[in-house]
Amino acid sequence: MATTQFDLDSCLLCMTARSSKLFAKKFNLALQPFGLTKSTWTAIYYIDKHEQINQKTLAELLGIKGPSLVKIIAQLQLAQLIKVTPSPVDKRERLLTLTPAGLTRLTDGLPLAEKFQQQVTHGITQADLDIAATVMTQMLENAEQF
Amino acid sequence: MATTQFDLDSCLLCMTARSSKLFAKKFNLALQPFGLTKSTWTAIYYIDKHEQINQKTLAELLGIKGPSLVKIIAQLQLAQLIKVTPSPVDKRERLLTLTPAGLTRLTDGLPLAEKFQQQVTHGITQADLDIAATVMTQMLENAEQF
DNA sequence: AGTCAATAGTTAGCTAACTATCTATTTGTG
DNA sequence: CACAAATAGATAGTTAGCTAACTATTGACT
Repeated sequence: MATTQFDLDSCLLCMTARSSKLFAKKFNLALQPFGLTKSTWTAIYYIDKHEQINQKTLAELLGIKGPSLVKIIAQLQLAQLIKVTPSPVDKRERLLTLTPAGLTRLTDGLPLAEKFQQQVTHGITQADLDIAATVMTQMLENAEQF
Repeated sequence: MATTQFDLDSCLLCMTARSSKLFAKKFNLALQPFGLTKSTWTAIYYIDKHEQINQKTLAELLGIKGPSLVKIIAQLQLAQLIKVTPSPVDKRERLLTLTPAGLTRLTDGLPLAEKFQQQVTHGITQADLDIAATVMTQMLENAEQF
Protein backbone atom coordinates (compact mmCIF):
# COMPACT_ATOMS: atom_id res chain seq x y z
CA MET A 1 0.00 0.00 0.00
CA ALA A 2 1.22 3.48 -0.87
CA THR A 3 2.21 5.47 2.22
CA THR A 4 0.84 9.02 2.29
CA GLN A 5 -0.97 11.49 4.49
CA PHE A 6 -3.08 12.46 1.52
CA ASP A 7 -6.73 11.54 2.05
CA LEU A 8 -9.31 11.76 -0.68
CA ASP A 9 -12.20 11.11 1.68
CA SER A 10 -11.71 14.44 3.44
CA CYS A 11 -11.03 16.24 0.17
CA LEU A 12 -13.01 19.40 -0.48
CA LEU A 13 -12.37 19.05 -4.19
CA CYS A 14 -14.02 15.65 -4.25
CA MET A 15 -16.94 16.97 -2.26
CA THR A 16 -17.64 19.65 -4.86
CA ALA A 17 -17.99 16.97 -7.52
CA ARG A 18 -20.39 14.97 -5.41
CA SER A 19 -22.36 18.06 -4.46
CA SER A 20 -22.78 19.51 -7.90
CA LYS A 21 -23.94 16.17 -9.24
CA LEU A 22 -26.44 15.66 -6.46
CA PHE A 23 -27.74 19.23 -6.53
CA ALA A 24 -28.22 19.11 -10.28
CA LYS A 25 -30.10 15.83 -10.00
CA LYS A 26 -32.42 17.05 -7.26
CA PHE A 27 -33.00 20.42 -8.86
CA ASN A 28 -33.77 18.83 -12.21
CA LEU A 29 -36.25 16.58 -10.47
CA ALA A 30 -37.92 19.55 -8.78
CA LEU A 31 -38.19 21.41 -12.10
CA GLN A 32 -39.58 18.43 -14.00
CA PRO A 33 -43.24 19.40 -13.41
CA PHE A 34 -42.44 22.77 -15.03
CA GLY A 35 -41.04 21.13 -18.12
CA LEU A 36 -37.68 22.72 -17.41
CA THR A 37 -34.22 21.59 -16.41
CA LYS A 38 -31.53 23.22 -14.31
CA SER A 39 -29.96 24.52 -17.52
CA THR A 40 -33.09 25.85 -19.16
CA TRP A 41 -34.39 27.40 -15.95
CA THR A 42 -31.08 29.07 -15.18
CA ALA A 43 -30.97 30.32 -18.74
CA ILE A 44 -34.36 32.05 -18.52
CA TYR A 45 -33.34 33.39 -15.11
CA TYR A 46 -30.36 35.18 -16.63
CA ILE A 47 -32.19 36.22 -19.78
CA ASP A 48 -34.76 37.92 -17.59
CA LYS A 49 -32.15 39.46 -15.32
CA HIS A 50 -30.37 41.07 -18.26
CA GLU A 51 -33.55 41.89 -20.19
CA GLN A 52 -31.61 41.37 -23.39
CA ILE A 53 -28.53 39.22 -23.73
CA ASN A 54 -26.46 37.53 -26.43
CA GLN A 55 -25.49 33.86 -26.40
CA LYS A 56 -21.84 34.38 -25.57
CA THR A 57 -22.62 36.34 -22.40
CA LEU A 58 -25.32 33.89 -21.40
CA ALA A 59 -23.02 30.92 -21.87
CA GLU A 60 -20.47 32.56 -19.57
CA LEU A 61 -23.12 33.21 -16.91
CA LEU A 62 -24.26 29.60 -17.14
CA GLY A 63 -20.69 28.35 -16.91
CA ILE A 64 -20.92 26.45 -20.18
CA LYS A 65 -19.40 26.85 -23.64
CA GLY A 66 -21.12 28.31 -26.68
CA PRO A 67 -21.92 25.06 -28.44
CA SER A 68 -23.54 23.65 -25.31
CA LEU A 69 -25.91 26.59 -25.23
CA VAL A 70 -27.16 26.12 -28.77
CA LYS A 71 -29.39 23.20 -27.87
CA ILE A 72 -30.70 24.93 -24.74
CA ILE A 73 -31.66 27.99 -26.81
CA ALA A 74 -33.38 25.76 -29.37
CA GLN A 75 -35.41 24.07 -26.63
CA LEU A 76 -36.49 27.35 -25.07
CA GLN A 77 -37.38 28.75 -28.45
CA LEU A 78 -39.39 25.67 -29.32
CA ALA A 79 -41.25 25.98 -26.03
CA GLN A 80 -41.87 29.63 -26.94
CA LEU A 81 -40.36 30.82 -23.69
CA ILE A 82 -37.83 33.09 -25.35
CA LYS A 83 -37.70 35.28 -28.42
CA VAL A 84 -34.56 35.43 -30.53
CA THR A 85 -33.97 38.58 -32.55
CA PRO A 86 -30.93 39.45 -34.64
CA SER A 87 -29.02 42.36 -33.13
CA PRO A 88 -29.51 45.59 -35.10
CA VAL A 89 -26.00 46.65 -34.13
CA ASP A 90 -24.02 43.49 -34.84
CA LYS A 91 -25.46 41.05 -37.34
CA ARG A 92 -23.50 38.18 -35.82
CA GLU A 93 -25.32 38.45 -32.53
CA ARG A 94 -28.71 37.05 -31.60
CA LEU A 95 -30.44 38.88 -28.77
CA LEU A 96 -32.47 36.78 -26.38
CA THR A 97 -35.51 38.05 -24.50
CA LEU A 98 -38.24 36.32 -22.53
CA THR A 99 -41.71 35.97 -23.96
CA PRO A 100 -44.61 36.63 -21.57
CA ALA A 101 -44.91 32.84 -21.24
CA GLY A 102 -41.21 32.69 -20.41
CA LEU A 103 -41.59 35.27 -17.67
CA THR A 104 -44.52 33.38 -16.22
CA ARG A 105 -42.53 30.14 -16.23
CA LEU A 106 -39.61 31.85 -14.53
CA THR A 107 -41.85 33.42 -11.91
CA ASP A 108 -43.50 30.07 -11.25
CA GLY A 109 -40.11 28.45 -10.76
CA LEU A 110 -38.60 31.08 -8.50
CA PRO A 111 -40.23 30.03 -5.22
CA LEU A 112 -39.17 26.48 -5.96
CA ALA A 113 -35.55 27.53 -6.43
CA GLU A 114 -35.64 29.56 -3.24
CA LYS A 115 -37.16 26.66 -1.34
CA PHE A 116 -34.58 24.31 -2.78
CA GLN A 117 -31.76 26.56 -1.62
CA GLN A 118 -33.29 26.88 1.84
CA GLN A 119 -33.64 23.12 2.18
CA VAL A 120 -30.06 22.49 1.13
CA THR A 121 -28.62 25.10 3.48
CA HIS A 122 -30.90 24.15 6.35
CA GLY A 123 -29.18 24.12 9.74
CA ILE A 124 -26.13 26.05 8.55
CA THR A 125 -25.42 29.51 9.95
CA GLN A 126 -25.20 32.44 7.55
CA ALA A 127 -21.68 33.11 8.83
CA ASP A 128 -20.53 29.62 7.87
CA LEU A 129 -22.25 29.87 4.49
CA ASP A 130 -20.41 33.12 3.85
CA ILE A 131 -17.08 31.54 4.76
CA ALA A 132 -17.83 28.56 2.52
CA ALA A 133 -18.66 30.90 -0.36
CA THR A 134 -15.44 32.84 0.16
CA VAL A 135 -13.44 29.60 0.27
CA MET A 136 -15.05 28.36 -2.93
CA THR A 137 -14.43 31.66 -4.67
CA GLN A 138 -10.78 31.61 -3.66
CA MET A 139 -10.37 28.00 -4.79
CA LEU A 140 -11.93 28.83 -8.14
CA GLU A 141 -9.54 31.75 -8.58
CA ASN A 142 -6.56 29.62 -7.61
CA ALA A 143 -7.54 26.84 -10.00
CA GLU A 144 -8.10 29.20 -12.88
CA GLN A 145 -4.53 30.42 -12.69
CA PHE A 146 -2.69 27.22 -13.45
CA MET B 1 -38.55 41.41 -14.94
CA ALA B 2 -39.35 38.98 -12.15
CA THR B 3 -39.05 40.55 -8.72
CA THR B 4 -37.15 38.45 -6.22
CA GLN B 5 -34.38 38.60 -3.65
CA PHE B 6 -33.08 35.32 -4.97
CA ASP B 7 -29.65 35.71 -6.54
CA LEU B 8 -27.99 32.95 -8.51
CA ASP B 9 -24.66 34.78 -8.72
CA SER B 10 -24.05 34.44 -5.01
CA CYS B 11 -25.36 30.89 -4.96
CA LEU B 12 -23.15 28.28 -3.30
CA LEU B 13 -24.93 25.55 -5.23
CA CYS B 14 -23.95 27.13 -8.53
CA MET B 15 -20.39 27.54 -7.36
CA THR B 16 -20.06 23.83 -6.68
CA ALA B 17 -20.95 23.10 -10.28
CA ARG B 18 -18.38 25.55 -11.59
CA SER B 19 -15.74 24.27 -9.18
CA SER B 20 -16.15 20.60 -9.83
CA LYS B 21 -15.99 21.17 -13.57
CA LEU B 22 -12.88 23.32 -13.35
CA PHE B 23 -11.11 21.06 -10.85
CA ALA B 24 -11.79 18.00 -12.95
CA LYS B 25 -10.47 19.71 -16.04
CA LYS B 26 -7.27 20.89 -14.37
CA PHE B 27 -6.67 17.62 -12.58
CA ASN B 28 -7.17 15.65 -15.75
CA LEU B 29 -4.67 17.91 -17.46
CA ALA B 30 -2.14 17.36 -14.68
CA LEU B 31 -2.56 13.58 -14.88
CA GLN B 32 -2.29 13.45 -18.66
CA PRO B 33 1.49 12.78 -18.63
CA PHE B 34 0.80 9.71 -16.47
CA GLY B 35 -1.69 8.33 -18.93
CA LEU B 36 -4.40 8.59 -16.30
CA THR B 37 -7.54 10.62 -15.72
CA LYS B 38 -9.20 11.86 -12.55
CA SER B 39 -11.44 8.79 -12.65
CA THR B 40 -8.76 6.19 -13.29
CA TRP B 41 -6.35 7.72 -10.79
CA THR B 42 -9.00 7.98 -8.09
CA ALA B 43 -9.98 4.39 -8.82
CA ILE B 44 -6.47 3.04 -8.28
CA TYR B 45 -6.19 5.25 -5.19
CA TYR B 46 -9.18 3.52 -3.62
CA ILE B 47 -8.25 0.06 -4.87
CA ASP B 48 -4.90 0.46 -3.14
CA LYS B 49 -6.46 1.88 0.00
CA HIS B 50 -8.76 -1.12 0.36
CA GLU B 51 -6.24 -3.70 -0.85
CA GLN B 52 -9.11 -5.67 -2.32
CA ILE B 53 -12.43 -4.23 -3.34
CA ASN B 54 -15.45 -5.13 -5.47
CA GLN B 55 -16.91 -2.89 -8.16
CA LYS B 56 -20.00 -1.89 -6.28
CA THR B 57 -18.04 -0.57 -3.31
CA LEU B 58 -15.55 1.17 -5.57
CA ALA B 59 -18.31 2.86 -7.56
CA GLU B 60 -19.78 4.22 -4.33
CA LEU B 61 -16.40 5.58 -3.25
CA LEU B 62 -15.94 7.23 -6.63
CA GLY B 63 -19.42 8.69 -6.49
CA ILE B 64 -20.47 7.05 -9.75
CA LYS B 65 -22.87 4.28 -10.72
CA GLY B 66 -21.94 0.71 -11.58
CA PRO B 67 -22.20 1.00 -15.36
CA SER B 68 -19.92 4.06 -15.36
CA LEU B 69 -17.26 2.05 -13.60
CA VAL B 70 -17.22 -0.79 -16.11
CA LYS B 71 -15.28 1.19 -18.70
CA ILE B 72 -12.85 2.55 -16.12
CA ILE B 73 -12.09 -0.98 -14.94
CA ALA B 74 -11.58 -2.11 -18.53
CA GLN B 75 -9.10 0.72 -19.14
CA LEU B 76 -7.13 -0.02 -15.98
CA GLN B 77 -7.09 -3.71 -16.77
CA LEU B 78 -5.92 -3.05 -20.32
CA ALA B 79 -3.11 -0.84 -18.97
CA GLN B 80 -2.26 -3.73 -16.62
CA LEU B 81 -2.53 -1.49 -13.58
CA ILE B 82 -5.09 -3.67 -11.83
CA LYS B 83 -5.81 -7.36 -11.56
CA VAL B 84 -9.37 -8.64 -11.60
CA THR B 85 -10.09 -11.94 -9.88
CA PRO B 86 -13.44 -13.61 -9.32
CA SER B 87 -14.35 -13.70 -5.66
CA PRO B 88 -13.99 -17.21 -4.19
CA VAL B 89 -16.85 -16.41 -1.82
CA ASP B 90 -19.40 -14.89 -4.18
CA LYS B 91 -19.20 -15.79 -7.84
CA ARG B 92 -21.00 -12.60 -8.86
CA GLU B 93 -18.26 -10.40 -7.47
CA ARG B 94 -14.97 -9.45 -9.11
CA LEU B 95 -12.21 -8.46 -6.70
CA LEU B 96 -9.89 -5.67 -7.81
CA THR B 97 -6.27 -5.38 -6.71
CA LEU B 98 -3.37 -3.25 -7.94
CA THR B 99 -0.56 -4.83 -9.93
CA PRO B 100 2.99 -3.73 -9.02
CA ALA B 101 2.80 -1.40 -12.05
CA GLY B 102 -0.46 0.00 -10.70
CA LEU B 103 1.10 0.71 -7.32
CA THR B 104 4.02 2.45 -8.99
CA ARG B 105 1.66 4.59 -11.06
CA LEU B 106 -0.34 5.50 -7.98
CA THR B 107 2.81 6.39 -6.04
CA ASP B 108 4.05 8.52 -8.93
CA GLY B 109 0.77 10.40 -9.05
CA LEU B 110 0.40 11.03 -5.33
CA PRO B 111 2.76 14.03 -5.03
CA LEU B 112 0.98 15.56 -7.98
CA ALA B 113 -2.40 15.20 -6.31
CA GLU B 114 -1.04 16.67 -3.09
CA LYS B 115 0.51 19.57 -4.95
CA PHE B 116 -2.74 20.12 -6.83
CA GLN B 117 -4.70 20.30 -3.61
CA GLN B 118 -2.18 22.69 -2.08
CA GLN B 119 -2.33 24.99 -5.08
CA VAL B 120 -6.11 25.10 -5.07
CA THR B 121 -6.35 25.78 -1.34
CA HIS B 122 -3.50 28.28 -1.36
CA GLY B 123 -4.10 31.36 0.80
CA ILE B 124 -7.02 29.81 2.68
CA THR B 125 -6.71 29.13 6.41
CA GLN B 126 -7.17 25.60 7.68
CA ALA B 127 -9.97 26.85 9.92
CA ASP B 128 -11.91 28.18 6.92
CA LEU B 129 -11.26 25.02 4.95
CA ASP B 130 -12.65 22.99 7.83
CA ILE B 131 -15.76 25.15 7.98
CA ALA B 132 -16.22 24.85 4.22
CA ALA B 133 -15.91 21.08 4.45
CA THR B 134 -18.46 20.95 7.24
CA VAL B 135 -20.84 23.17 5.27
CA MET B 136 -20.49 21.00 2.18
CA THR B 137 -21.05 17.83 4.20
CA GLN B 138 -24.19 19.27 5.74
CA MET B 139 -25.49 20.43 2.35
CA LEU B 140 -24.89 16.97 0.91
CA GLU B 141 -26.78 15.38 3.78
CA ASN B 142 -29.65 17.84 3.41
CA ALA B 143 -29.87 17.28 -0.33
CA GLU B 144 -29.83 13.51 0.00
CA GLN B 145 -32.93 13.58 2.16
CA PHE B 146 -35.41 15.02 -0.28
C1' DA C 1 -10.30 50.68 -49.79
C1' DG C 2 -8.35 45.97 -48.96
C1' DT C 3 -6.95 42.46 -46.36
C1' DC C 4 -6.30 39.85 -42.21
C1' DA C 5 -7.33 38.75 -37.43
C1' DA C 6 -10.87 38.36 -34.10
C1' DT C 7 -15.66 37.37 -32.71
C1' DA C 8 -20.69 35.25 -32.55
C1' DG C 9 -22.82 31.49 -33.46
C1' DT C 10 -23.40 26.68 -35.61
C1' DT C 11 -22.36 21.89 -36.81
C1' DA C 12 -20.24 17.40 -36.26
C1' DG C 13 -18.34 14.22 -33.57
C1' DC C 14 -16.41 12.85 -28.88
C1' DT C 15 -16.68 11.65 -23.82
C1' DA C 16 -18.12 10.50 -19.30
C1' DA C 17 -21.64 10.23 -16.89
C1' DC C 18 -26.59 8.42 -16.58
C1' DT C 19 -31.03 5.02 -16.69
C1' DA C 20 -33.23 0.83 -17.92
C1' DT C 21 -32.73 -3.70 -18.66
C1' DC C 22 -30.38 -8.06 -18.86
C1' DT C 23 -27.72 -12.42 -16.85
C1' DA C 24 -25.78 -14.91 -13.19
C1' DT C 25 -25.65 -15.74 -8.63
C1' DT C 26 -26.98 -15.52 -3.82
C1' DT C 27 -30.16 -15.10 0.02
C1' DG C 28 -34.23 -15.61 2.45
C1' DT C 29 -38.78 -17.71 3.14
C1' DG C 30 -42.85 -20.86 2.86
C1' DC D 1 -35.95 -27.96 -0.71
C1' DA D 2 -37.88 -24.77 -4.05
C1' DC D 3 -38.74 -20.57 -5.59
C1' DA D 4 -39.05 -15.42 -5.12
C1' DA D 5 -36.51 -11.33 -4.15
C1' DA D 6 -32.26 -9.15 -3.96
C1' DT D 7 -27.50 -8.30 -5.53
C1' DA D 8 -23.11 -7.88 -8.68
C1' DG D 9 -21.93 -6.79 -12.80
C1' DA D 10 -22.58 -5.98 -18.05
C1' DT D 11 -24.90 -4.05 -22.13
C1' DA D 12 -27.60 -0.73 -24.85
C1' DG D 13 -29.06 3.54 -25.51
C1' DT D 14 -29.52 8.51 -23.74
C1' DT D 15 -27.84 12.92 -22.15
C1' DA D 16 -25.30 17.20 -21.26
C1' DG D 17 -21.35 18.75 -21.59
C1' DC D 18 -16.92 19.23 -24.47
C1' DT D 19 -13.41 20.37 -28.65
C1' DA D 20 -12.42 21.25 -33.41
C1' DA D 21 -13.65 23.14 -37.41
C1' DC D 22 -16.86 25.87 -40.06
C1' DT D 23 -19.59 30.42 -41.76
C1' DA D 24 -20.72 35.12 -41.42
C1' DT D 25 -19.62 39.41 -39.78
C1' DT D 26 -16.86 42.96 -37.65
C1' DG D 27 -12.78 45.67 -36.53
C1' DA D 28 -8.13 47.07 -37.10
C1' DC D 29 -4.08 48.18 -39.77
C1' DT D 30 -1.84 49.10 -43.58
